[in-house]
Amino acid sequence: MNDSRPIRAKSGTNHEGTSAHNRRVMIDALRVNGALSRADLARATRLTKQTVSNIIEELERDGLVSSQEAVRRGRGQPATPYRLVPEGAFAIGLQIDRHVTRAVAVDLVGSVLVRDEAGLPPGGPSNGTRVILDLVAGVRSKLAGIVQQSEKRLVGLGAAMPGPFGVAGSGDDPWMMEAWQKFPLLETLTAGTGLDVGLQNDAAAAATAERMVGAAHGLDHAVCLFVGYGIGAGLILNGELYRGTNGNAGEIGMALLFADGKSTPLEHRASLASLYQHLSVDPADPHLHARINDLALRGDQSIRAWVEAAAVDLRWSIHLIETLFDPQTVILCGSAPEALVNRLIAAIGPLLPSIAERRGRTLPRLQPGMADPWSVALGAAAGPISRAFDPRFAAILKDSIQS
Amino acid sequence: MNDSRPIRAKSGTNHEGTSAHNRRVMIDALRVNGALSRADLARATRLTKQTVSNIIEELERDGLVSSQEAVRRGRGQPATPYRLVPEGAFAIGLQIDRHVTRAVAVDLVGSVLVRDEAGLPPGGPSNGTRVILDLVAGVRSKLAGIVQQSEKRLVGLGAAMPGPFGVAGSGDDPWMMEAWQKFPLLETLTAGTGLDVGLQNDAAAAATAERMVGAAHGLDHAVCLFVGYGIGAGLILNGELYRGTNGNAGEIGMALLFADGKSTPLEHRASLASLYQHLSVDPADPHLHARINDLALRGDQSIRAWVEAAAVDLRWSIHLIETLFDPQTVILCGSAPEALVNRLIAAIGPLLPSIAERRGRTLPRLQPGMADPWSVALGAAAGPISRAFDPRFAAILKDSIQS
DNA sequence: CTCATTAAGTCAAGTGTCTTGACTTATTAC
DNA sequence: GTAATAAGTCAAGACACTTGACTTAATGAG
Repeated sequence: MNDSRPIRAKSGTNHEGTSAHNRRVMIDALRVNGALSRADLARATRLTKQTVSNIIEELERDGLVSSQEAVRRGRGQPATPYRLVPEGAFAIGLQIDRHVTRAVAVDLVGSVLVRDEAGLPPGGPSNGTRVILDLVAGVRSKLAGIVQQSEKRLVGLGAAMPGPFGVAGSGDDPWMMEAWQKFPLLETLTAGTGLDVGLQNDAAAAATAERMVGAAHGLDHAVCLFVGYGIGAGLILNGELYRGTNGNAGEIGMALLFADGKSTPLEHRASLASLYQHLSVDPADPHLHARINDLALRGDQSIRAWVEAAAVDLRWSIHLIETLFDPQTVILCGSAPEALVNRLIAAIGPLLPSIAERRGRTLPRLQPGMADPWSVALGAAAGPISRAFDPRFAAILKDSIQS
Repeated sequence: MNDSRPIRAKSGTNHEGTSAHNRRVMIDALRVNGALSRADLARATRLTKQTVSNIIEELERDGLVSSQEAVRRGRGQPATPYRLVPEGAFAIGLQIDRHVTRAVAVDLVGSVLVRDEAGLPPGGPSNGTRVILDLVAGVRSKLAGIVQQSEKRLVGLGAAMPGPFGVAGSGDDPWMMEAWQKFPLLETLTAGTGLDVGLQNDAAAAATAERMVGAAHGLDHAVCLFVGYGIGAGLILNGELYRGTNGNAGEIGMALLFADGKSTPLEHRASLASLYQHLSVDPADPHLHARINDLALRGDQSIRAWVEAAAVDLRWSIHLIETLFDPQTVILCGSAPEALVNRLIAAIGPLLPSIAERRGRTLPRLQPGMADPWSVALGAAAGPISRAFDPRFAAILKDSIQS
């Protein structure tokens, strides 16, 4: 018997946990399958027709689902399909990048309703906090101008920025990302907005976005390889984003490659940072994105050389991800110019042989994801939506059932 | 509305799911904390005293927990602690290795009660199935001779063998492991024993063992790096073994290393197979384990050379695991001779800098695990125990609540 | 020594959520 | 036209957790 040592145990559950889970399962089923009748839902979730009816009625009252016109499907009474109501909930997503910050407002089904961005002044959090809070406030009020009652249906604010979190940095940090990573961002945003705030790294945000509206939609095991200024992996395992002990799972950019007798982090070889260095350009140039897209389109020789080299490392990364995570698919996404991503994908194939090569595959081993500068902000916003509405273990437990 | 396309949805839950979860939570709390009173359990699980009382009463009736003598802890009525009853449940674990098969019977708390092994004749499953079924039957009847009613309390048979599963092999396969991996082992064992059968790879089994009785006890995020004939990683993520889409997650042995301009699987450089090749010994020699232990103890030069080289690759592997999974700790275990493991651990340190280096760590980044030839069989047996008694998401859902 | 205080645990009634089985409604197939 | 089929509702029932008062048994202050 231990006297003073804290007792560690998982939380129990009760009726409310059951109910909360079943509500989430309904919403998830509608999200994945589009529109379903109560009878469809009952069969799919293994609940009774009556239970489904009660829950759907409640969700309809809450404005989260609505009925469509009845459809005849052979004998029997026609079915009344229900679908998610996009305006049923909203979330704000915030991306904090090196020299820019972006915010979006998205709805329950992941449509971006408002987007706005602002330059981040040098100096890290001390100068940037004001800009960010203003940006968020602006997006929020624009959302309120578009839809009624948006504030009441706002489930939270999701923030995304490059990881890793809580780790001493490498030193070369012209954009003060390290300062941001150590800054009490959650507390500041919570205090400044009054919203429920979540934080994830940009690769995780990209994965969350892909799961809500992209190539990972409806998948339970998928990994997003995110090529941005750095490189990271967003992990969808068992249908949930996996964060690890300290929210740093998937930081593949710090994986070490051995070449020429010394070890180099993947990040130094396959990332936009490495491209900028290869091209000797100024990463702070606001037109860089467009210029690189142009160069990639034109088949610039210097870009081609970098693409060839990076493709070797990305091919290895994909093989490693397949080997360690055994996902249904790997998604290549990033905040890179689209033409560059296309060249990369072309250069990566064919993939290395791996355990992912098996008979009966239906999904490609590698799929392109969103290559949109706004996808990280979208994923950041998808975080709160997912936390509020997706079925997950933690949502059943007693200590997580909130109003 | 989709007409014929199958509807994908997660399963709902009901009272039985709630109850099943709460029972598991109690058992888990007792397993992690040793012995707890009802009031302790109520506080830890956030359930009411009454609910805990009811569940404990039921578990006591089922023979899974029992009360100990009341202890006085200051004012108030003395608390009556409850503990797990080891004889409350049993499981059989089966390890299928290249030239040997081992079986154990373990109880609810992971004590090995019976162990037995047999040589596996060449020829793969066609010749080996009989041997395995006889071995299991023998262990089962010995267990029945030691404890009363063991058959009624047998929750299942767990099998473990080298992975990966369902993948075309490399070709050089003198022990027909590939034939085993393709063989319908689950069906054969189910038919031959009448038990509920599970299958995992040996690294996963080692991780399951470490979680039940070893260095990962009570941890929710841990990775076991398992060095055996091959090398693999067993992943404990969010308190559960992670299997991936096809049960092949963690097969780190197939990760590629680049050296001398060509790529080599980790397995070819840091595994007993590579040691055997380095020493030019016959892997089928039954005394090999003892001989290598001897050589390692004596500081044999050839062994030292291999250890030095393997340590470099293992150091890299640990760094990679920390980078991708962000675990609380990494556990080095394996079916290697103890003296060899000790030499390896000594040679691996100090670890490479990684995101795992952070202020406030309480656990070592690397811990030694069990280095016992029986640990894989133990972990195989721990699988069914865990499936039957540990809290997990799937156990709450309606389609998984069995008698 | 006495008694207020504290804490463990029980009792019995209450509540919330899912289940059951019969019933109604609406359509198709023969 | 009628039987078969399927969606969906109604009302009662079952199950498991919760509530609040109560009992039991110890400590510690006066």
